Amino acid sequence: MATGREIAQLCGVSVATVSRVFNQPETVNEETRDRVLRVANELGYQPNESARALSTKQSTMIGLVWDTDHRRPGWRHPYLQDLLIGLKSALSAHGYHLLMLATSGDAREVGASLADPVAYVNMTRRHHLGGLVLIDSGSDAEAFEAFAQSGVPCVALDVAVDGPRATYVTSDNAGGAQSAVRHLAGLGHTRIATITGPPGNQPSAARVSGYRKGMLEAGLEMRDEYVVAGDFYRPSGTAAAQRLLALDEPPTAVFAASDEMAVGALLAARAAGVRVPQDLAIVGFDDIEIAAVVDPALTTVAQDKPGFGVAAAKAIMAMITGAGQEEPVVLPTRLVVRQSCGA
Amino acid sequence: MATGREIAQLCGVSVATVSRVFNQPETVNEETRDRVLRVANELGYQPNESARALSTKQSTMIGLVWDTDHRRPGWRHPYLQDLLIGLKSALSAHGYHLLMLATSGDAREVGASLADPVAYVNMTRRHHLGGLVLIDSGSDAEAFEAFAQSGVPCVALDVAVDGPRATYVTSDNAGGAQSAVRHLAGLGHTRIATITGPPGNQPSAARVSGYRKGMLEAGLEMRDEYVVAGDFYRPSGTAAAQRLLALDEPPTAVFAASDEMAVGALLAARAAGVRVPQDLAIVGFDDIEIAAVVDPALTTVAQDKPGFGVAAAKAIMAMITGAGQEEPVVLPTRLVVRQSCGA
DNA sequence: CGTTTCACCGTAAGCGGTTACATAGACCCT
DNA sequence: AGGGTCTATGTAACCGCTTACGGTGAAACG
Repeated sequence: MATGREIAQLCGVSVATVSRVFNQPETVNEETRDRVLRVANELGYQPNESARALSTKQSTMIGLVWDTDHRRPGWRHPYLQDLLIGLKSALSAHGYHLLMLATSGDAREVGASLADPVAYVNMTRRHHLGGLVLIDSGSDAEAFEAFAQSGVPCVALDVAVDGPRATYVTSDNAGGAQSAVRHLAGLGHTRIATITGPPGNQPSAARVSGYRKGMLEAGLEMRDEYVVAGDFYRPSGTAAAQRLLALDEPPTAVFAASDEMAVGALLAARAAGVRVPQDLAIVGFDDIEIAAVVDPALTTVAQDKPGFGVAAAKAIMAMITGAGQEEPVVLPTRLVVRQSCGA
Repeated sequence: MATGREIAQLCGVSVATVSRVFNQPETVNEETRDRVLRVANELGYQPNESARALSTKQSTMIGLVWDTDHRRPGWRHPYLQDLLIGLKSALSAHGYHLLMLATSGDAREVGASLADPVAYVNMTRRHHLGGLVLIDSGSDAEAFEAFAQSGVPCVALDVAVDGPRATYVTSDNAGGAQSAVRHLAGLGHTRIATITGPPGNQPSAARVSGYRKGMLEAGLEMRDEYVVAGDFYRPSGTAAAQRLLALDEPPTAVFAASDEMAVGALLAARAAGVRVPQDLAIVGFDDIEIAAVVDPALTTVAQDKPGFGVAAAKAIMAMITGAGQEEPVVLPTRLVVRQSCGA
C-alpha cells in the first residue's frame, strides 16, 4: 500500500502538498498537482480512511440501525430491499457508506436482539459516524425517541421522532387510507370496515384516521364494530375478517392496513365461501410483491419504496451538512387498482 | 468524548496501561485494572476506532458487495432480508460490522451501477476491511472471479469462485432439483420438463444437472424439448410454459429453477385452461414468500435463507483469522410440498 | 547478601493523514 | 530600494491508540 509519504518522496514534495492535492486542489500549482496525481495513480494510492477520520474527526459512514425485535420474531420489513436500494444509491452518490452496526457482542440466536439506543450511540461515537438511519422494526417507537434525543443526527423511517438533530420520513398514511376508502365508496360500498395495525403503531393510527376521514367525506356511517384490530401479520387479518363476516350486518368492503392482513382476509373469505370481490371487496396497504400474485390480485395503496430510502438519505445528509433540524418528509402514496376491489 | 489520555491522568497511570486494560487485561494488576475500568465506565469512554484501526492496521468491518446490475434492473434477490439477518447476526456475535460500500461516486440513477471489482478492492484497502461478502446480483460471475483473485479475503454467495483467500457458499442446487424430480416421478409423472435459469448462471446449471440426475434415477426419458431456458424472471416462466404446453406431447409436470418462473408457469397454465396440479404439476425453487400464497400453493425446493448468511459470516471470519483457503460450503435444501404438485 | 527472575508499568515511536503557521520567492507599487 | 501582497510549499504539531523496549522493585535463589 502506497502512502502519502512515498508519493511525496517520489515527487520531491512534502506530504502536506500531497494531502492538499486531494483536499484543496486549487491551492496547489497545476504542474506539481499533475505530477502528484500521476504518481499517485501509478502507485494505486488509496488514502487511509482511518488516518483521515482520526485527523478530521469525521468519517464518510452512516450507521444503519436495523434490529429484529425479539418480541416479533417473524417480522419482516415489507420492502427492505427496495428501501436499501434507494438508500444506498442516494448515499453512494455523495460518497457515503452504510454501516450496519453490530451491537450485541454476545447475541447467540439469529435475530435475537432488540435495538439498544445506548449501544448504537456509542458505536456512532467510536466510528465518528455522520448519523444514523433508523429502520422501523415494528415496535420501537420508544427506543427511537431515545435516539432522537441523543443528539446524534438521525432520521427514522415510519416513526415520528423529535429531537435537536432528528427527523423522519413516512408515507402519507392517512391520505393513502382515505383514497382507498374513497375508491370503495365510489364503487357504491356503504358498509366499509377496516383492519388496523397493532395499537401504538403510528402508521397504523394514521391509516385509521385516514379511514375515518374517507368515511366522513363519503357521508358514510361509522360503526365501531367495523374497526377491528390486527397486528400487520397475515393471521390477524384472517381472524379479523372472520369476525367481520360473522356480524349481523357484515361489511361489503374492507380496508386492511397491510397487504399481509389483506391476504389473510382473502383467505378467510375464501374459506367462508364469500366471493371476492363480488361479496367482499378488499383493499390492502404497501403493495408488496405478493399483492399482484394472489387471486384475485390485491388492490392496494402503494408506497414509494426506493423513494423512502432516497428521502432518508437526503434527510440524513442534510442534517449532517446543514447541522440543524429538518422538516419531516411525507411521501405520496398511490392507489393501485387490481381485482380485489371489483373496479 | 473521553480519551484514553484523560482516563490515564485521572487514574494516575500512563496511556499504555489504559490501552492494556482493554487489550491485554491479564498483563495489568487487578487493582489498577479495576480503577481504570471504573473511571472509563464513569466517563462513558469509547475507544476511537479510527485510531485503533490506524494503529493496528485492521478494522472490525466486513465489506458487503451488493450492486444491482444495470443490465437487469428489475432483479431482486429472492431472500435478501433473511440473508442479511443471518449475516449480520453471525457477524455481530463476533464484533464485526457490515459495511455496505459505495463505489460509484457519481451514479446518478437509482440502482444504475454494476460491481466494479477494482473500486471495491480499493475501498477494502482504504478502510482496512477484513474481507468482502459478495452477493450474487444475477450475472456477475466474471466480476466475482476478479474479486477472488485480488487477494482480498472474500466469500461469494451462489457463485463458485476460486482464489488464494476466497471461497463461496451455495445451496445444494443439484440435490434440490433432483429431489424435486424424484418427488414428481414418485407421483407417477413420466413426462417431466424443466424451465432453467439464464445461460451461464451457475445455480441454474446445477439445477439442470440435478434434473438430469433425477430423470436418470427414475429411468425416465430425457427429451431436449423438455428443457427450456428462462431467466429466473416471472415472464420467462410464462413463456416457457406456453412453449411446453404447445408441444405435441406436453409434459405433465414441470420443475422451474425459480419460484418466480414457477408462478409464471402457473399463470400460463391458468390462461390456457390447464388445471394445476391435475393437468400440470409444478415445482419451483427458492421458497420465496409468494410461493405459499399463490393458488394453488407452490411446492418448492426451499433454501436455508438465514443459514446462507450465517455460513457466509463464518466463512469470512475463518478466512480472516485462519488466513487461508476455506472449503466451499454447500447448504442442504428441503422440499416443501404444497398443492401445486398434486401430492 | 549479591544475583536472577518476574510482574507491572512508563517511555516513546510509530500508524497516515490534516492543517495552522511560517517561509520563500515573485511581482507590483511608491 | 524598501515595503506590501500573493502564491506555492515546507515544517511540525496533532488526532488517539498500540506496542516494542526498558526500567523498577519485590520475591526467589544460591
